[in-house]
Amino acid sequence: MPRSSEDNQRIKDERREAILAAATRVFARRGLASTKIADIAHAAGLSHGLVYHYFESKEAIYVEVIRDILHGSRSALDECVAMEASPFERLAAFVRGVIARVEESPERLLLVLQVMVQDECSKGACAFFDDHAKHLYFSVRSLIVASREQGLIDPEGDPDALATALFAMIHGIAIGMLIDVPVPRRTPSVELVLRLLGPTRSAARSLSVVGKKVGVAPPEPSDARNGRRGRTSTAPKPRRSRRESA
Amino acid sequence: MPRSSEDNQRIKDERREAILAAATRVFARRGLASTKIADIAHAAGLSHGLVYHYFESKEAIYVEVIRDILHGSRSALDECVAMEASPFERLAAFVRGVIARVEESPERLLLVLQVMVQDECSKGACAFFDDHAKHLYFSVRSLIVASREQGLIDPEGDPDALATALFAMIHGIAIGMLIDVPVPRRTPSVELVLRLLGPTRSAARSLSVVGKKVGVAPPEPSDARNGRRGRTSTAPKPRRSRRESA
DNA sequence: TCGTTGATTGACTGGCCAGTCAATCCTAGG
DNA sequence: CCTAGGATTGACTGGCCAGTCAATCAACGA
Repeated sequence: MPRSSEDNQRIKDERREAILAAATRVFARRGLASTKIADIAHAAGLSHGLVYHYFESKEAIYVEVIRDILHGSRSALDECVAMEASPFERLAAFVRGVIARVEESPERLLLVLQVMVQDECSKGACAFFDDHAKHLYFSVRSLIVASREQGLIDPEGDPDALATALFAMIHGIAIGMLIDVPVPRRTPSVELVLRLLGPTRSAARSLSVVGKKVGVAPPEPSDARNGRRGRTSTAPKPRRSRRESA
Repeated sequence: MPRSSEDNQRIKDERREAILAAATRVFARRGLASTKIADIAHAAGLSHGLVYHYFESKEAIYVEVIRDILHGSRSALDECVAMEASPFERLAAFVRGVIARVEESPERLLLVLQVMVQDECSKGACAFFDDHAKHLYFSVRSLIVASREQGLIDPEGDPDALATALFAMIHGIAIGMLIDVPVPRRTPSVELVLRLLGPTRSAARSLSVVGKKVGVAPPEPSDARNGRRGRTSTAPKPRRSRRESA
């Protein structure tokens, strides 16, 4: 066979990545329907015909993009949940991580929101979508419950209302980042977001102490107060992490 | 001329309204591009050809829908701003009103968000869009500043960060309402949303006292603590309120 | 140098959909 | 009952775009 054959593969992978990255940007802004294959091809720097050398169809790209995003965010969440720290601190780490990732590329979350809002989940995507959403929701919810049990946050708040509010806030932040209107924007800080939960003074203070970055969880496992946390869902195959998708 | 001629006009108006209402629902879910005229026609209960009897084009419907939504929300905001109450209470009234309207029809806000996210503001819509966004933003911001000056909220918070956070929260709530995933959802209460601003205990308490509904401002003017409050913005023309759009 | 084989291009096709329009259906007024 | 004129329909057209494919390019091994 011609071509160096093994870095041939590498080139092919890079092309795929480039197409997926370009597609993420374009899909997030324009949605599936009004994104033309030619737009993606142009953004990725190749001719539209070539796109079909790498992907089955426009929908296939869409699904793969979404799947990568979901996989990435699930990993990040799981990392936070497994941290050695109080539930409130773990929540904080989660929020901090999400905001960091959203700042890096708000398109990813926006794309997910778009899919969630459409009535007909784009075919295949649907299958793992609900599953992912439940995992995310219940992980956060149980951190909230645990925080409350340990007196780290306002004992009055309903966990579902708090979780809903927290996600709403995060989603809103992502949208705000992509909105282009001539008003001063300042991305809300983690502390501000966590005000929603009504943290006690000491819990709030603890934030400045614990790991500043997602994923810098202290070394050891098994945390005494680590309540219910069994992943309810099918395992995500440990696919290579597309781009910086985590 | 045949037809009773004057309720002929009424029928025509009703049809228009019906089309606009149907279009709002469909556009919000699917976006401009993947909404077919036939979808709107079907949702409004008429044939697709007839839609063109009432509107120039699909884009014309889109623009009119958006304009009505913006007009409605501006009126509602201006009502709150003009209330006789402390700035914090007026903010609360605004938030309460928005949540009420979003609960009634989340599609409206979602549609606005969609437009804001798209790079190319849909032609004509663009003209009044930025203007509206600025009006909304700066009205809320000045209520925040006034609240701070009067010691009703945390004096530390940056007004831009707080305003950004408040809008993010509201946007997120609207999205949450349209998302259909199998997790328990509880719409966050006004009090929860306002936690973001860090209200003083007394300010928070004042919420249960003042007008529960947007626009039911207490009768009389001039309130001792009613500091600076000049409306910064252009007057809203009192156009007929398309549907329940306010 | 040539042959092989995958990468790449862009003209082309088929289907879908916005928008048109001739034909038909009402309803009121005469 | 008849007529006028707007309301309504749906077959039709033109354009756009997803997806195909024959032709060309390029690089490696022999």
